[in-house]
Parts: sequence; C-alpha cells; structure tokens
Amino acid sequence: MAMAKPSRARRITIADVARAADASVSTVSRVLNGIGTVDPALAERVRLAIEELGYRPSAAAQGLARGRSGTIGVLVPDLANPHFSDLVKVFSATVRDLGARVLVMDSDEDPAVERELAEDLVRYADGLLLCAPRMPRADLAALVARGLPLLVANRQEPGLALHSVCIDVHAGLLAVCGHLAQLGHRKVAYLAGPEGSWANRERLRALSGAQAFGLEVTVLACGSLTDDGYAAGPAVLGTDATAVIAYNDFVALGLLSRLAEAGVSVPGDLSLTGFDEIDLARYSSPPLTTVAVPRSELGRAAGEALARLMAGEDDMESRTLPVELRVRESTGTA
Amino acid sequence: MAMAKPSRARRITIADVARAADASVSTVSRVLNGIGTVDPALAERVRLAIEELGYRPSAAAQGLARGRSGTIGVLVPDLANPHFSDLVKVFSATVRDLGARVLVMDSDEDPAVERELAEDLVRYADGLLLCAPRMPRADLAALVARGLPLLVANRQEPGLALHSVCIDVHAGLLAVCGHLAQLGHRKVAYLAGPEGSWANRERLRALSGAQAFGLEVTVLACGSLTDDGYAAGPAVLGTDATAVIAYNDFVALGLLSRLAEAGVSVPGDLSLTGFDEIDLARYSSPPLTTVAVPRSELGRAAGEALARLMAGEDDMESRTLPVELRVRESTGTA
DNA sequence: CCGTCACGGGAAAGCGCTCCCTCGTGCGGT
DNA sequence: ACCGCACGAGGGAGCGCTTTCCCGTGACGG
Repeated sequence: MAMAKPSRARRITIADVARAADASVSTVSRVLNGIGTVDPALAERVRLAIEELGYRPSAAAQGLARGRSGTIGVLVPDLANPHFSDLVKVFSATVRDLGARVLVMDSDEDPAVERELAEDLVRYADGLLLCAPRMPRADLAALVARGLPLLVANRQEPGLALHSVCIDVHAGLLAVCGHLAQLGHRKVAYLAGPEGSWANRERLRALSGAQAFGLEVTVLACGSLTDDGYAAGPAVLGTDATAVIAYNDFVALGLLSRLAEAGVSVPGDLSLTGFDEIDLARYSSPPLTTVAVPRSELGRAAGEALARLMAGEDDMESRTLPVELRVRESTGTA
Repeated sequence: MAMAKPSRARRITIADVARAADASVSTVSRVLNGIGTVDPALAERVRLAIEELGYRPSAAAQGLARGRSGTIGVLVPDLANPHFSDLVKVFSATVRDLGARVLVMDSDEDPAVERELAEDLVRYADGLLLCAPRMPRADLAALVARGLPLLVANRQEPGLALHSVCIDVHAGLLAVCGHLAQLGHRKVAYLAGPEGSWANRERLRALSGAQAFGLEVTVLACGSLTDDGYAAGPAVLGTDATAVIAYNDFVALGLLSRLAEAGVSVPGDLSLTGFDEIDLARYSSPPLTTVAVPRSELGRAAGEALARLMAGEDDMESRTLPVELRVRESTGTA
C-alpha cells in the first residue's frame, strides 16, 4: 500500500476548517474576525473545528489580503543600551494592545546599515518607529516620502514633516546646571557624548544657555560608554573644573571608578552628575546625582502616537516629555 | 476634468515594474531573486525601472508565495534585562546575514502571556528562539509538536526532543565555590534567583556539589534585581557566612551598596561574588569577582543553530558554552 | 538543410486569506 | 396571499508575489 511520505505535513488552512465544520470559508473567516453575523451554533462548530485541527491563520496570507501586516518596525542604534531596550519593551507592550507586533532592528550606529534596515522594515511594517539620532536628514526625508506612518524618538528635524516624541533633554541639563551653580560651582567640565547625535546637541545647546548661571564650561570629547568615562579620568583631572557633567550615567559611573582609583573624593574634591538615571545610579558610592528620564512614558507615548498615526490622524503635535533632576550624594558645594 | 482622488497612493507592484521595463512579471521576479538566466540588458532595464519607481517587494506577498516569511520569532522574559537584550542583539545580527529578520516579544515573565505570545509568533515566523526559563513543560511540548524549527536558550528539558544552547552555569558556580574554598571560606550564603528558573536550579545543583569543597551553604531567597540584593542586606548579615554568592551581578551590586551603607567592608569583612559579568562589575568599588558568560557567543551560537535547524539539519546536538571566572577585588581570604 | 537542444522569457496557477456581492430564507406589513 | 426586507451564509475575485510549465529562438551537429 503506497503511502504518501509524511514529508512536511501540509499547513492546515482555512479551507480545512471550513470542510471540517461544514461551513464556508467566508464563515470561518467571519468567526475568526469576530464578525457577529454568524449563527451561534455554526460559530461554535467552527470554533470546535479550529481547536480540533489546531488551526492558526497564516500571518502572511492575512497580511496580503488585508493590505497590512499588523507589524510595526522599530529601528534602534543599539539594543544593548538599556535606554533603547526599555523603550522597545514598553513600546512593544503598548502596541500589542492594539494587536500589533514589533520587528526590531539594530543598526549598531552604522548609518549605512541604518538606511538599509529602514528600507527593509518598510516592506514588512505598517508603521515605523525610528531611533536614529544621526541618520542623515536626506535619508529621513526619503523615508517620510514613502508615506507610511513614521515616528521618530528623541529627535526633531525642523522643516521635515515628521512626528516625534522626545525627552526634554534641554530642560534636564539646564536643571543640572542650575543645581551646580547653586552649589557654588563656576567651572564645570562636560563629558560629551557621540558627536552629531541629537541628544548631545541638545545638551550642548543647554550648556551654552548655562552661562546665564555664571557657569564656565569646558567640553571634553568622551563618548557614551562606561569605558569612555573611565578613560576620561585624566582629561578631567587636567582641567580646573570643580564639577563634571557626564553625558550619561554610564560615563559618570566609569569616571567615578577612575576617580576612586586616583583617590579623588566625590563630591569632596569634585562633584559629578550623570543623565538618564539607570537603576544602578542610586547604588554607586556615592549615589549619583542624575536626571531621571521617563523611559517607560516615552515608550508608551511613542506607541500611542504611532497608533494614532496609523489610524489616520495626521494632525498630531509632537510631544516632549518632562524630566526630573535627582539630587543625590555625588554633588556638593564647590 | 475628473481627477482621481490621490487617496492613498496605490502600492507599486511587480506588475508596474514589468510594464515599465517592458518585461514580464516573471522576469522581474527573476531579477529580484538573482536568478541568472536573464539577459543582462533586460535585467538592467528591470533594475532601472525598479529604481525609478521606488519599488519594494511586499514582504507579505513574498511570504505567502514562498511559504516562508523570512522572520524568526524570539521570545524573552524581559527585554530590559541586558542578558536578553544582548542576546537578541547578537542573534538578530547573526540571522540577518541569513536574510532573516527578528520578531521579538517580551513575556514579562508571565507564563500565560508567554503561551499566547509563542502561539502568535508561530503564525509569523519560520523558526523560534525561546528564552523561557519557567514555561511549563507541557506548553513547550505543544510548541515542539507544531513542528517548526525551535531552539531554546538556557534550558534543558530531558525527554523533550528540543535543541538548545546553554551557558555552563553549573561549571561557573562550581568555579566560584572552588575559588571561595581556596580562600579559606567555609560558610557561604547564596542569594537565590527566581524560584523555578533553570538558571537558579543549575546554581543550586552546583551548590550541592560544592560540599565536596567543604563549603556549607545557606540559601537565602532573594531575586534577580539590584533592589533585591539591596533588600537582602540584613538577611545576609544575620548569617555567619564569610562569603556571599549572589545570583547575579545586579544582586551583588545592590548588596554591595547596602553593605557599604552598613559599614561592612568588602572583602575585609565579607567576600562577595556576582554572576554574568555586566559591564559595570569591574567599575564598582571594589570591582566585583564574577563569572563572565559568553553572551555574544550565545547569541551567535543560537543564530547558527537555528539556521541549521531551518535548513533541515535535524541531527544537531545541543551546545553548552563555557564560562570564565573573573577574580577581582570583592573576594579575599576568610 | 533540417533536426535537436539549450536557454531566455512569458503565461498562468497557485499561496491562504479577506471582503464584496449575491442568493436564499423566513418574517412582517398591507 | 403577495411583496419586500433583513439577515445569515456562500461564491469568488482579488491581494502581490513565486514558480512551474511551456514556447520560441538561435546555435550546433549530422
């Protein structure tokens, strides 16, 4: 008796269900999509058949037929950075309530890759969340021109009609400056983040405003990693600053470690501030004065904003979320 | 003159390209897929048309026609945990070289959600990477039965035919024990991680083996977060242990902070070890003795393993990746 | 010079779903 | 008793690709 090879068990389709439930494909589809015009008994039969067969609708077929995939693309520069993984986490949870899934791509900060990935995401997704602080404006414009719902996080590009949700970096750093000025500091060093990134530009902008507080700022090239902060130790000690504003908490913690090694007391000899408030900030010794950014809020706001964009509401204003200065023990009087 | 409303600019399809390039749809498809049997001149014309029209093939249509989506599903318990975000990052980069994209879902450690998400991923993906340390065995079995390439990370389930890549947690903790024993410690406290998780079980298993080193272990319930470690301070001080083995680096750092507050010297009064080596471990004071796990290696191994599974190689053995003890200043003689 | 092939290229059949349109039925109104 | 209507249910045309099958052409050998 010849028996078909159990090669690759054919996928169970909606037609199989229809047959099993003795209903039409249309009806099964209705049941699947919760359209109420189906006789309860029939619907129940269909549900049973679905259960029995272990049927799951093919996402590809649904996507093709519906004209949308139920997928949102997210592009981040570095998923290993808690700032972004947190964002993705909350964003993903938020849009999930909308019935959407998230396709994440990590550009590794490489602009060329970024372009390519964004282009790829467009093919898959119904909407895009872009965290691309350094993507060339032209690429951004090209993406906008594609016409699909697009939202950028933490970036503003005047003149480009794109929606965004941002952290109020400017206000945050201003608060830091105010705090330091109040403590009597006059000369401060700023450990700069990645050159050209929006976040760094915003900080610099705030810093230039800080002269109003009587602060004299020395900008030192640094980076965004703990290692960068650690490496910046000597440079910092080479200045006559009495306080250091680190690009973020990682940098601050790295520097803190180097300072401890060098026997420099914080805040006795030097005050130090971070930014972004990572969990560990309050567990360092001394606990770090930093700026708490509403990470979850950002993810949620992004999710909601994109939802509205995808629903066709195009008249939406960009949101800027407030931050909060967290004064702890790493800052003291000059 | 009646003009069609520029409603929602119809998608550009392969047919448009064919028309523009004066070729057949088949040919355009061939060019797209790099099938060599096309006259170079024609191919060039097609490429030009594609460029001109800004055509991008619809992922849904391709997926439906090809019978596979080019997407791999990844389920993690917590994307905010660097352990998993790192894994996803590397994994995603690895499979990208295979032409696959990654759909990430975060179960938030909720078993019910986990089931649902896994079920959902199946509809979208050609393969699955599961990080589900506590998913009920039955759910796992159900997933295996679905027949699609499935790989689990950091978990082994004897009797279930599933492939896995793991970190050698057992060996890692054994190394920690050996190190402490060598320093003369006899009584140690273990700050336990999430109950029921594979990683915690493995540690406990190693710990029971540690009696061979003459170690007497007190297990204290704790958790996996910095806060948990901080909170465990009093409990730790309530024991007569001379060394503490923390579930992971976060816990260790949290405890370290609490100990510093309490004026307990590390390693003078108490030795302390972490696990997983996060970046900050070497920047704490004192720098943390911990176990370095090959996070990137894990992601890469997972990517490669899943690639092979998806290519049909079913005869694959599970891999266990070696770890490395990093001795730093948080451990000293008893 | 014609038969044979190899090969470039086109037509068309799906892939598994959604959704519009149509059809049949049973009901109420006049 | 008849017409119309509402509503439940089925038929079938796509959605945008891939891929098989087949045809036409030109090169080559006998």
